[in-house]
Amino acid sequence: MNVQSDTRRNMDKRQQILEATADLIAEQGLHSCPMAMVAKHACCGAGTIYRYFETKEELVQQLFLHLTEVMASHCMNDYDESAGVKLRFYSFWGNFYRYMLEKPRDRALMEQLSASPAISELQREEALKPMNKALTMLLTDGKQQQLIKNLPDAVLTTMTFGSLTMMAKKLQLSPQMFPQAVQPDDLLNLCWDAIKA
Amino acid sequence: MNVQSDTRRNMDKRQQILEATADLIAEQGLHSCPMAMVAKHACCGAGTIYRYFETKEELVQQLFLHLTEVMASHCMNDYDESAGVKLRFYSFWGNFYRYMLEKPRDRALMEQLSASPAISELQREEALKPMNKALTMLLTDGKQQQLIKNLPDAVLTTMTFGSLTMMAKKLQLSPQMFPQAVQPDDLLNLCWDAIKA
DNA sequence: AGGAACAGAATGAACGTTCAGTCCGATACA
DNA sequence: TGTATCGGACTGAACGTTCATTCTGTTCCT
Repeated sequence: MNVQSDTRRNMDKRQQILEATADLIAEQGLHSCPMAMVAKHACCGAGTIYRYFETKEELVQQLFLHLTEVMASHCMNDYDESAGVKLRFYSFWGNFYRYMLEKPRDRALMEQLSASPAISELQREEALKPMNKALTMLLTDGKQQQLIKNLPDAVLTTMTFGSLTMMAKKLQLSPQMFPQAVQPDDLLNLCWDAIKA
Repeated sequence: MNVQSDTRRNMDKRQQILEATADLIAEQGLHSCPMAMVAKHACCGAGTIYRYFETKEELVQQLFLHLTEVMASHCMNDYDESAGVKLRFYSFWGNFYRYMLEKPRDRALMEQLSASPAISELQREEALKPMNKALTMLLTDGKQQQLIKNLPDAVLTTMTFGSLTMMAKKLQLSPQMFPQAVQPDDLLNLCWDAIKA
């Protein structure tokens, strides 16, 4: 058997372990996710996990990396770098918000991992760099065309990210707070009004 | 000795335990805060904690209640219910944001407890009701005067809360992301532009 | 057969909680 | 006043549990 299919086979089991960990952490948090239960959900023995990850900490870090990659790819779905500033803004953050809404597990997981000391702030920054690259171009264009407030990129991005993340969280955890349906476009308008010049 | 001073004596030690727990959770998270270390920081024996709190879970819940009370009182500092809509908005959220900035421990603590399964979503909602009451009045007035977008209160509040919270977090954890000073008023303007009609 | 992948019992560390004992101020009694 | 007794706040070693990790025997593939 060649190297590639060995890798693939390994990936499958590795992926199962990552998925199991993701489910458990998203549901109850890191501390309610013992390795024995990860093994059970991944349909393998506890020892097998250690063939793919050196420690639980590394498992969690790899999971975080995987998660940010998936998130970034969702955000960039159908993203047209040559489109207008406003359109790009709506596309990127619309993708982001829809992803958070449609994958409650990933949203909860992101929340748990964002507050976990198993992942350093440096790792978090590194993981988000790809996303930030697209955003930087978008914001630079916007400022040049005087469509967007002249504030640091990090401020504009952080505030938008924070508001949409919090909205998705509340919608999932306390839906009764929102008796009327909430239109995603209303939220994007709100974010755009916030940053527009 | 009368009842009141007995209560006070108890409060002091109880308070010490709450403070110690707050420090430890804010620094490293719930799971790095063993009762033995809480006891050490509170200068008491491990058993003593159980004279004031039935379980660790109850200790954490009481801490959360205490924290939300402190936060609410900061937000309502010098708050003039009869002032104009915009002024009230800036006053409330300015208070909130300054509190988050000036008390990094409380901000980190709020983040940890907001992601902890030790506290139910119901408890979280209950704790924030006092704050929401003032905000509801403010937003109702604003909508009547057509100063504020006609969206559900929960949406307007959640988005503002989310963006300011995330900003305070990033400023504390990744200050190098913000080489230039960030003016609180810029952030409040951004939030106001978001929700204004 | 031989070796890699695997499962799950075994191990030891860390934790929340308990409890037998200590300490100390208050009270009763002389 | 001086002494004995009490009660409850307090302590920290000990207990049982849970967990991450390791170890050992088994299975599967070539």
